[in-house]
Amino acid sequence: MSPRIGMDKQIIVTAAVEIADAEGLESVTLARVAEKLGVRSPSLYNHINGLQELRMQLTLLALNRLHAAMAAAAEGNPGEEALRRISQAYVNFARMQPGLYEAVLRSPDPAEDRVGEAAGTIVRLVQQQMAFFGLNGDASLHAVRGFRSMLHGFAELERAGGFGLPLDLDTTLELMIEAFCRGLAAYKRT
Amino acid sequence: MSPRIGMDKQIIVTAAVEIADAEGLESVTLARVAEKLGVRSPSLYNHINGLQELRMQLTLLALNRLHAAMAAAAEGNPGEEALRRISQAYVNFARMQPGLYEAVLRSPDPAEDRVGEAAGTIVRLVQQQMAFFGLNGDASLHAVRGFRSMLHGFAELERAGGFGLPLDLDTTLELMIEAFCRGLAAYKRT
DNA sequence: ATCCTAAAACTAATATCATTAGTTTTGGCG
DNA sequence: CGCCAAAACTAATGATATTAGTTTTAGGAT
Repeated sequence: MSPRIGMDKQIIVTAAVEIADAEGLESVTLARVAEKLGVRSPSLYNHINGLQELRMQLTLLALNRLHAAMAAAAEGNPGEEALRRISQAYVNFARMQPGLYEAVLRSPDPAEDRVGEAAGTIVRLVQQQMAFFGLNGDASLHAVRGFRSMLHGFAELERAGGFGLPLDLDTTLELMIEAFCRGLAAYKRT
Repeated sequence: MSPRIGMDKQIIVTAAVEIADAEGLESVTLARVAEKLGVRSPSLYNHINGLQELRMQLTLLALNRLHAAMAAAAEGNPGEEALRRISQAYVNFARMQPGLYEAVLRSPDPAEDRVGEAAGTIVRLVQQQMAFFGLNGDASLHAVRGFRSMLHGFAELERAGGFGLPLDLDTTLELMIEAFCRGLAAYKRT
């Protein structure tokens, strides 16, 4: 029932992640993955339904790992310290796995349920932290959106080489987080 | 000296922008542009040096138009009001020209001089505004980076459908800008 | 032990790209 | 009116994804 074992969807996705992190998400092609695994590209179709599904798997994996990293960082640190650690975890993830991070916002179909669910767990994680700042309901959702915008923008600009000048990036991040936390009071009116 | 006039680099780039905005940056292929212009794709090589150069032109055009929109918004409105208007102009640009906006951070070579120059004009524009908040030198650069991160993250999340829930996006943006302005004081220590 | 079968690999083929080489067309200038 | 260079074209090559159809093989059944 299982000729030539060893190959399955997970192994394919793992190879794709390695290629993405080493060469960029654009370099993740079925041909490249097949080469890395020592098979011909049509063989991959026995385990995964084409490039679209592979890219969807990358997005879901990215969201899950990102959530795990953020959740671990939030553990036992309420309030501003949690936001600092979550931010650090977020940016570290993007730095350590730049190709996988790219996949976060580049799924073949952003409207798919599985993507929304995975993203939702991240939103709720951050939303819980906002409660420590006295934000609830719509206000906390707006705050989460602001927080995500800030972190994603920073991560993406850093990844894409958008910060040209030789000025310490960690300092930029720390100051941005501090400014955001100070400004959080602005959301209370909502 | 000019058989079959009418075609030149600018016309090609314009067609590419229309395709990008209507179908996404990924749909900008030489084949698609040639089809839109009613020629065969090799003909484009008489005017532009391949897909790479076309994509570079898109990035440069995007940066220039973005800068123009931001500069117009800053006109005659110093301080926080300027930041609000600049933010609005930035996000509007990304909304009106989503495909072109995508090109801002997806040049074939982010390290190229022309990209750095175009991005630099935007940085300096925002940096001037930071002076009204009493920020100079490194502090103002960190602040500009934070501002860009915020705006790019918001624009990108909105474009890619990253904001799932049905909660007003303009409100999210307004609150985020207000929070950032309030938090700007945090940069003064630097 | 051998056989059978279904999974998993393969080859072959089609279609879409980018790109290069070489050919043809054409419009303005002498 | 013909020349010629620019700009279009066709043809060809080499990636890529994907489908169809064939071969291989591992492990359970006999």
